[in-house]
Amino acid sequence: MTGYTRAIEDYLEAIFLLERRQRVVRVKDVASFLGIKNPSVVAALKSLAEKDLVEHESYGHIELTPKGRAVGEEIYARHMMLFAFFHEVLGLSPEVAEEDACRLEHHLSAEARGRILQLVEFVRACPAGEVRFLQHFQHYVRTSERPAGCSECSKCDTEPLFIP
Amino acid sequence: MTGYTRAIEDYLEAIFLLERRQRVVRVKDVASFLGIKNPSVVAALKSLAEKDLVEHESYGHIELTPKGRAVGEEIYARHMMLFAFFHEVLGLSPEVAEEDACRLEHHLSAEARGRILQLVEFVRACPAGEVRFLQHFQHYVRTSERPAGCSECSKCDTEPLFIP
DNA sequence: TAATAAAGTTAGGTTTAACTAATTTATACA
DNA sequence: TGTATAAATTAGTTAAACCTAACTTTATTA
Repeated sequence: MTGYTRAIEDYLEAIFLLERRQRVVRVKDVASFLGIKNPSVVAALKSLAEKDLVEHESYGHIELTPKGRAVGEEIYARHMMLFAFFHEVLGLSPEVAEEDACRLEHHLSAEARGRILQLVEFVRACPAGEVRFLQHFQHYVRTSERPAGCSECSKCDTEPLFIP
Repeated sequence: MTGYTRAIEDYLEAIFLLERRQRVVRVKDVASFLGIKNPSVVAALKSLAEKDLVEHESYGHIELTPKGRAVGEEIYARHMMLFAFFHEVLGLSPEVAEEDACRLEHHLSAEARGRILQLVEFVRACPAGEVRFLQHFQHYVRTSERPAGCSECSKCDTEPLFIP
């Protein structure tokens, strides 16, 4: 939660991404990126400029202020983290992972973001334990069956799952 | 995605929950449950009735239609699943898990919901592999350090993480 | 340089979802 | 039974975000 609406976060993320892909950002770029029409972008830019998030002179190009860039970058970082979670941890296709990241990037608490980030980092770091975990989980996703040798497992009561 | 707006999903979930907690559901119950005012609920009920999701006669009680109940139940099921994920798997406090579940229940794709459900089921089923995983993950959450004996791990290239 | 095309803007409208203030209906009890 | 209170409703407002249609500015190029 940045304190801004979902739409504002989307505009700032879009401009942030466009700024690093091309020298200047124009109204039509933002419109086509977000799949909306030019007049909607123009109206939004007016409101974003009043909030000191972008600079935009009529018929000119669009630039993020430092404040706006910070928000855009933050949303994009959330997006990448969620994409990694959906794709690398849950094993969803890049297309689906992308869409879910796009929608969820606006709605997670700081605590949830922190934990998901740790989960991605932990899985990426790849210690002995969770390579096995991911392999077992993937097997379960594919077959709905637990891996061999599981039924005699007796470790279920070793530790409560809740972390205070 | 049920095809309804976030607000509609929230109304139906609220009425669904209230219906099973008390014999009759009234405007004020929905209003206080959702933290909004009576006139907002009255206006919403009109629109919900037009969509054949609730029945409501003036000054009377509120009932879900079968169609509305199906949606309300579906959203509540998503809520419980997400709560389990945030609380039991990620180890977030019940309060934070509740709030995140509340916001996210509207925004996940069917694919993501399916995978998260499988993850919760898999962790609950508790085969040998991921008890260790959860213990290791909790240790990592607490200390930012991988468990002992991890650095000589050589299993990282056993299998790609992406499931087609 | 003048005409045309592309991009941007303005004006005005729609939908969703909330609100307050004022009014009406239902209920409870003196 | 009549009146006070609680609940529900109506009317009117606001704000966010989008839209189309019409117009203006900028850029291209014949």
